[in-house]
Amino acid sequence: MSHQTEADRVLRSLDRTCPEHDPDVLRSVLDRVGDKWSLILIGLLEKEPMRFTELLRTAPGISRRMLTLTLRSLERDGLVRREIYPEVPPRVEYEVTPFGRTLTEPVLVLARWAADNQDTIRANRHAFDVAAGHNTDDLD
Amino acid sequence: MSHQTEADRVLRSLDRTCPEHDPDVLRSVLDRVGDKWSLILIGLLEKEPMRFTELLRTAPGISRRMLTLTLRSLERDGLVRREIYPEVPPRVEYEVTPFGRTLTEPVLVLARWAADNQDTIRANRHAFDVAAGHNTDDLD
DNA sequence: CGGCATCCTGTACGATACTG
DNA sequence: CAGTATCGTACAGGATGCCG
Repeated sequence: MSHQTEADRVLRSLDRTCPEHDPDVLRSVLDRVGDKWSLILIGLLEKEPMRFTELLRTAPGISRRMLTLTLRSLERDGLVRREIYPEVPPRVEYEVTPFGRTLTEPVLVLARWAADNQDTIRANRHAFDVAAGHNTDDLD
Repeated sequence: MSHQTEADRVLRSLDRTCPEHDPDVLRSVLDRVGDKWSLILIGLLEKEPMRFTELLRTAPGISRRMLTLTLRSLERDGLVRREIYPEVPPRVEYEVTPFGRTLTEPVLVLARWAADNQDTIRANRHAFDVAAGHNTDDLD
């Protein structure tokens, strides 16, 4: 019987060699896109290039500071490109790079899951909260 | 010319009705899976049910506190189920629910992207840092 | 063993004022 | 317009101890 467990252990360690099950790889992508604004900005820019202030207005609630920081880090990773037009009122446009666009599909898959299941999650949470909250006054 | 822009504006607002481009929906899924441990735990549990201490050992670097909190919130959302075996040494097992398994595919898509592109990102970062760091002493 | 309560730190993020 | 610099806060998350 414990041989069974032993076999499982081997199988699992093999499985671990598959990159998409490697916790570290998973962490790295989450560190990249798991922050508050990166995916929002990519989502907006994926449709069309936009200027700094335009993004500031379009992204609901972002601060100038976070817009700057997030754009810089996206640019650093090569997901977004910064285009400077040396005009009298300075103009800067941001656009998603081809590499950045490769991120779009995976993100859309996740977003679609979210869209499809947000109701279920809300219901589950409510049920859980009810069950936990008042096992004090619902009997009889 | 500005008519073109006007048309774009309309198209964009239509696009906005598509749930996977709605920033709010995007945020909700990130709030759910964007934290440090949720996807790791689901990844582990998706292979086989595990006990609390087992998870503590298997997930690299998680603290008891975060394991408890993360498992609770996953349970609350119906992604993970908690099974209690009333034995002499208390035993509790966690398993991914069918609903939780629907998350697996989207996550794997993202994980695969991460695995495929981590080298590119590393290279991009390095290039960016070099370019930014020393435009001080590399001319001539 | 499983897990909550407490304390503490790092940091992500926002608000605001200033610059080119 | 497109940022940078500075400050303050809220919260994620780690360490630890106690308890059933």
